[in-house]
Amino acid sequence: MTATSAQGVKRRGPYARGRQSRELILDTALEVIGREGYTSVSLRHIAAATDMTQAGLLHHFGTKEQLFLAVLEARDEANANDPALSARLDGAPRTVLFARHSVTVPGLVHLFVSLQAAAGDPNHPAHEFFLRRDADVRARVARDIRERQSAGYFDPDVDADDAARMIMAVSDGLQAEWAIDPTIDFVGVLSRLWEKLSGRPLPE
Amino acid sequence: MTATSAQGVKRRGPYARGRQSRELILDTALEVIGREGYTSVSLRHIAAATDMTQAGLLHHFGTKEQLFLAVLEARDEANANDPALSARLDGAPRTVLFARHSVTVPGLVHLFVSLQAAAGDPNHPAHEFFLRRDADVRARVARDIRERQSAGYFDPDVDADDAARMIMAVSDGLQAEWAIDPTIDFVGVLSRLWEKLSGRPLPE
DNA sequence: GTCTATATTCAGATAGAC
DNA sequence: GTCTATCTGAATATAGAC
Repeated sequence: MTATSAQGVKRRGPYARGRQSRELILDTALEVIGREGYTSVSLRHIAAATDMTQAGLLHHFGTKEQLFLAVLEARDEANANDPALSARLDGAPRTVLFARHSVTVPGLVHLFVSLQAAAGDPNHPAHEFFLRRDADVRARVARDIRERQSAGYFDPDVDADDAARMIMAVSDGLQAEWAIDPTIDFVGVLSRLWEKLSGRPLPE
Repeated sequence: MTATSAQGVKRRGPYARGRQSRELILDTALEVIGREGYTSVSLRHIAAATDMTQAGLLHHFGTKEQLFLAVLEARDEANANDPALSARLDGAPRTVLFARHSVTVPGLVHLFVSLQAAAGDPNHPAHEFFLRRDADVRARVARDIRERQSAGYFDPDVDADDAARMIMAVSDGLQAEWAIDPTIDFVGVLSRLWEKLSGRPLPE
């Protein structure tokens, strides 16, 4: 049976297969990174794990770097639509939920940290991505803080933009450290910073 | 005239020249990284900038990764002995002084972030280095906080180890973000976190 | 301690058949 | 859309002369 869209338009031919391959490649790439580490991964390794060839991969993503970036983008998109990661004003913030989730996906933190480091080069395709992403995330965290301030769940005297910066920086830094030493309590430290800034205990 | 040690033992022959070369290589490597970015730097580029050959570089450092690591180690050592970076209990903490200094050295933050990301691979030579370094830095920051708590310059109710973790994480995260977007106020955010945790304003 | 020259390895990318 | 086959390039590392 072939997949059809909600409008009943047939989705086979080129597209059905292409999308399926793309997703398989992205998932496999992440898995291989988790197994071998970011730097030692080559297109050939990923190709082998997907039962495809290196040329086949590049057909979909153009370059290796764009492939890796696509993995991160796909993750962001999936997380944005994941109801398990949506936060309530009186509960743990999204950042904490997100952290709790990240550490369960092998390779994800490694990939994030490595791409973020590589993005320091203005010519790297991830450069623009991180510039935009950081601005987006920061704005969302700041907005969340303001909503909590209005609702009485966050110290109203704290500068929301400043606090958002700190939360983000701690999250980024802890990921780099956690990738080296997974015994670090990534989620715990992040939660305690949030409590310190908000002046309120977090539930759970 | 040849250099002699304090004991009058002659320091020429192999050593004088070797040390000089090592230092030149380390300085130049950092400079080239600042100019070209970490990933695009090869031994040949550094060799060209030092008026040596790639084989000459490897004679001193064995591998490229060990060379890069040596740059960081040399920096740490130089900073440890730099009186301009020694903090007073009633002044800005070492972490802030260090941050203020780091952003003035082109390439240093790039190198740090890149090596830290690569250290996520347990086989990378920087892996052990960062494990040890993080423990050392954390212990030192925690000790500094305790001293300030005793002297009345830091909220005595704050857990010093926990606060040290947060300071370090913010510093690491901000460096990664600053490498991508140097308009970020690295020093400012770090200082404000310190003020928030200590419950006291920082001078200057 | 430094060089020249070379070995080795391996990567990403491309052309064209199926 | 995927494969086979190949190109091209670059990098690290090594051997051995000076």
